[in-house]
Amino acid sequence: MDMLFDPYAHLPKSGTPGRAEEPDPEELPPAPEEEYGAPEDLPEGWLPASDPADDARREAEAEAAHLLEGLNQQQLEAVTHTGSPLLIIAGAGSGKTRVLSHRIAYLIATRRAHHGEILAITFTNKAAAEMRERIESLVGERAQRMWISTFHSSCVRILRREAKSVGLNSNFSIYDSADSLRLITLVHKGLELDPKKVAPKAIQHKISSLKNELIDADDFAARANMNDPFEAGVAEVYKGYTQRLRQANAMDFDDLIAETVYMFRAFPALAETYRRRFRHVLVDEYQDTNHAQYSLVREIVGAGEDASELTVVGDSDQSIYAFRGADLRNIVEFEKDYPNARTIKLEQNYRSTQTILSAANAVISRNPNRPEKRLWTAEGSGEKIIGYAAENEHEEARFIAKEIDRLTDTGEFRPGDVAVFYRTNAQSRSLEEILMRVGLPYKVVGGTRFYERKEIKDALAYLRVLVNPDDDVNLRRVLNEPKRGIGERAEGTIAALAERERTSFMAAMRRAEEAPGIATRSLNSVTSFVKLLDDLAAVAEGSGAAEALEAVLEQTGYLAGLRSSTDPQDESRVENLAELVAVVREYERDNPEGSLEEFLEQVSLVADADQIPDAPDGASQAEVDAAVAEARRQGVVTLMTLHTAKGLEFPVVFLTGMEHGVFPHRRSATDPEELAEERRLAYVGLTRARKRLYLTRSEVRSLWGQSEYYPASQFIGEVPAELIDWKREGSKRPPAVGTAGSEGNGRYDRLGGRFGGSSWGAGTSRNTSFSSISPATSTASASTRKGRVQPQKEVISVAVGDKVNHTAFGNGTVIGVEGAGDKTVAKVSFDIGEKRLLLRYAPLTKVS
DNA sequence: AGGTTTGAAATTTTT
DNA sequence: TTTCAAACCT
Repeated sequence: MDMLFDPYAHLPKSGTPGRAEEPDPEELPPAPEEEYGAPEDLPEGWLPASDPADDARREAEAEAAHLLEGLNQQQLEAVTHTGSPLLIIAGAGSGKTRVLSHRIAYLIATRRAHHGEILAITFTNKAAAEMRERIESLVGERAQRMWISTFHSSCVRILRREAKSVGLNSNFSIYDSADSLRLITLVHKGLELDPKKVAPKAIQHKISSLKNELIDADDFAARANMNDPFEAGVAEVYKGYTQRLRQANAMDFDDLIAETVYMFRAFPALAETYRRRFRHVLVDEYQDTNHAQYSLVREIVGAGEDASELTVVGDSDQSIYAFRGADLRNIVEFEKDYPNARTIKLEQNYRSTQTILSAANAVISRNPNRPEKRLWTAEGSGEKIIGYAAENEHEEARFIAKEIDRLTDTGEFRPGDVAVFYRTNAQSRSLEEILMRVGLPYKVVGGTRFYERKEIKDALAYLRVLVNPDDDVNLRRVLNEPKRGIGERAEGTIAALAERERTSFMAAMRRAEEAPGIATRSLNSVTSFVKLLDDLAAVAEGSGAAEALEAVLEQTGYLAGLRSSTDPQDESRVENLAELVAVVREYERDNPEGSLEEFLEQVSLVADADQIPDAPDGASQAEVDAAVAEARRQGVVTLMTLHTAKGLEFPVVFLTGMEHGVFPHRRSATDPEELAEERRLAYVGLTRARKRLYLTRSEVRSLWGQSEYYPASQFIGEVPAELIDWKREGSKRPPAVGTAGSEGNGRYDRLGGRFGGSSWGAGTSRNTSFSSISPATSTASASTRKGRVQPQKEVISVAVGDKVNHTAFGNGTVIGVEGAGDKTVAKVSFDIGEKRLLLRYAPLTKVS
């Protein structure tokens, strides 16, 4: 077993370390007073019988009974079941979250579990937060102290906690997939592999799947087919990558799970400790678990007499993440894995009309090897589904806009009740163009995320290096950012030195003069860079996270570089960095004891909109949620991909681009497994609708500058014809199966394409999500926006003609002022030329 | 070292 | 069409 940090190297090969074998009860994870609350907090019912205790018991029973009110028969059974593993098959809209949170509350209310004995695992931070909120409304503030978290944060918590006893370094960095790709590319280059045959991206994907399968680098090297250049390449890169991660004291997302499993397997006593701690384990979205996560659950729950009680909830029909390792077998074979398991199906739907459910049932029933399940509702059949086959994507969008108008004119629906789904992000464009033209307020959810922006990643990279100087990836990321004269060549000589001396890159930089072939000029740059980092580290040591960040931005010249740039994108970069500073300040305000390390951990694990004041560009699950809530409040139409729609619901839903080759996607159309997943995606889309459902397609669509004919999606044909009312049928009856380009002449000249365009090209850069709200709402949101982003320094007021001093550009004269408040931009003439400066951020002082 | 041009590739997404 | 990185030029 090749563990990342080889934490057991110092131990004798046989046996487990004493620490883990005989865990000090005082150190049982987690510390009792922290998690269980002080003894006097215990409910009175714990005390031996006495009059008040009887009262308390009666009260508890009443409370428990209260938790069962309003549940249907299956829900009731799912909440109260006890004594064996439980699988809850929860169809779309069947009240899954309700059942899960009531089950947990019921466990506590009936005294079968103390709140500290429960571990609830979800996939997203959003789901965890939602669950915690629901439980809090049922059991009160105790919910705040419970372990309700994602797989990843549970694992980080465990790893950091056990780090010492297991020989790990507890300040490890967490690499996101961009970081990991960087490192893989680095290793890849060092190995001189043909990038045509073995692309770093493909390798990354493969390594990720391997880790999800708990196959480490050595395992894979032993089993890989070395005659296959790809497999051989992967095997080599995997080894190098693992080594480099260890050197950098870093873990990628997949490691967090896998290493926890390895740790539990290496130290059964440790697993035992957690098993005794968590008597009840509940896992949400079980159909999305991969093998590593499955194994983790097995380790924590255990088997036999002392096994914890396991509850898993899921719906195999809503599994749409096989492409990132989800293994349907985990849920399908649950009863095999846990022979005495009980299975409860929740089939009553509380969301949609029967028409919508019948359509969804009909489509999903085409999937082979599917456990039978049929959603039904006690409500009526509702309106028919409306179908529309447009000539091209612009006509499709126009139809949608017209329908939204019609629905909202009658007052029956508001724009905020409407959602438009599509298969790929690229499809949002034509929709946006039309919505903008007709003046319907809308909001796009998804796209580039705040924490994936270059400038944000750069700033965070600096901070990570200050915390963990061995973090080679982040160090090399900012090595020459902004340009400081350490180019590829110099980097190479230092990397070689580090390699030779088996030290970190940072250590090698400190003795750069020993690097063979390094240019004097580069050496000077390196020396001053090291000095810079040392100075910054001193700042970080002695002050809070926000101060450290500001020091980084100023002293590295990063901000100065952006400010002096002529690229209009750099202007919004400065603003994004200002947002980041605001995020850190908010973090400090909410966590007065929080360190820079803790902030960084939160950021890498929780790309959470709650942290981002008015996320300019939301997209993580939490951001999605925030964006959706905002959209509803503002009453704007929501646009998103089918994937992000999972877990949400809307009164009116448009499923667009129902074309073969688009949806199902052409890359998934041939493989039966992938087609089945596309069909589940369709099922997810259909079941988001509460009252009205539209299926639209376009006969001709231009993608990547070329127009092509697309036949109808087979999924349309799978909906019983009598459920659909076609407002416009295609030139042909939609065939059940077809091939893109199989009829018509295939190519058309570009049609239309001269809509809008204006708002896209120049200026606004690519704040695709939030800021692509149509003008009307974006103004509104700009006004709601302020108040959260507080300028730190007071925004100095300047007027044309004022003399000012800038730390980097020296003295200058104000020659223009634009904007207002914290968006004020001053045009200043310096010796070196004219600059536009954001007053809120520029290091400007007035000179009299 | 660093800027510019050219060419190939381009689901879906969380942590 | 857009994006991104490698090759190319100064």
